[in-house]
Amino acid sequence: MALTLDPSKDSRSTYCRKQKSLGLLCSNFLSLYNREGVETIGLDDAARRLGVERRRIYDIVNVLESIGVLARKAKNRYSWKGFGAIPRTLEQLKEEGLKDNGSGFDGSSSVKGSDDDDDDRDSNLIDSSQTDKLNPNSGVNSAGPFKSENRREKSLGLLTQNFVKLFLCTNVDMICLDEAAKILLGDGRPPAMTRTKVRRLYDIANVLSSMKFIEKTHHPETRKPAFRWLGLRERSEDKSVDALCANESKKRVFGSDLTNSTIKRSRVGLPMDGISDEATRIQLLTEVKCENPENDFHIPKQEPGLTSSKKSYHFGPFAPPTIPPAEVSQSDRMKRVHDWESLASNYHPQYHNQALKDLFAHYVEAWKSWYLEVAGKNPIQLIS
DNA sequence: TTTTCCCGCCAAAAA
DNA sequence: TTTTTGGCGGGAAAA
Repeated sequence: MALTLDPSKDSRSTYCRKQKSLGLLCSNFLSLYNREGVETIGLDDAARRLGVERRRIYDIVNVLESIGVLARKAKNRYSWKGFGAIPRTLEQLKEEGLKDNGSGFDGSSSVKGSDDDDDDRDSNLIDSSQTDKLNPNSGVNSAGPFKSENRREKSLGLLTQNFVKLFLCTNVDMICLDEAAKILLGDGRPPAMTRTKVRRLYDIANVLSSMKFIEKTHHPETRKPAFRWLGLRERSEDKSVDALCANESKKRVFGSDLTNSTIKRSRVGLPMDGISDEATRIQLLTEVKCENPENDFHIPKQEPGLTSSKKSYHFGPFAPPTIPPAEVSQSDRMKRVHDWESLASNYHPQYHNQALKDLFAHYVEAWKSWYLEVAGKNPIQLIS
């Protein structure tokens, strides 16, 4: 069946970088697990469902953890803390950032976050006590002048926290990654090092953007691309997702929703990759176990002391709270074709058969974009 | 061209 | 040892 959906160029499955982006993956991850009841998340499972390699999961999981959304439980296992944990984490980061500000931002605070009271038995917590710099010399002593800092100090998670602190603890609310990298690193660092750091910051920025914590813009004067802090959003009404997420790439290829399609960078898709996709999608929402009754969009209970009055926070465009209650039967095949973004604006909480309604809405959207592509590139008027 | 940033090698940390 | 984590930077897509 032909039906290739390529924008230009010849046929074959087109490799589209955007479909493999960390940001999209993050959105998918969130929409997959941000539903009532999710309690633990298995990395293998997540990777399989999202159709990506495990390495990618580590990337987003690490930044999510640094924000407080997740917490490592054990090997291969994370527990879902929910968005309600974010405000607290941010407060914590802010405090910490202000405290040891000193001269230079350099990160070396080691928030570790987690913490929190509660639970858990075990009590082990990886943690690496503070600097273990004073180790017992030991054999080879190797010669590294200053051996790079510990591995942990270069972790994505820590970088994320420091990056966020940059916004929380200073008055700048817009910086370009290049600049951020320089601040977060020491002073004169070899350009190569900065480049690497910038790469990492891009990764982080992508996931934070997908959650709408930051937004990409351009510096007023300079044309330089930069990121602006948006922080927690407040919604006066609970109209759920709305205009706020109307921008972004409006187009999403039909059928490539929850699973980041599996197509190698510049190679033509293998003949057998059809399976993986399909198989994965079907089981997309299956595991999700429930038990923890409280983790939703609203901040559970807040400590008096936080600024601003919160009614109901709104986090990003992912996971429209529209997902029909847990059943998983034949309607799950419909879920996979949700167009999360356009769905938001079409949502009217009136019908029982929401899924059906959404499905229709999605098809209409999909048809429009297909038509657009086949019939030539003309701006289409959304006749709605 | 420059900016973005995905991919996956391979080493450190765990089991 | 094997397996899990996750720095890291090449180099290609996107702007």
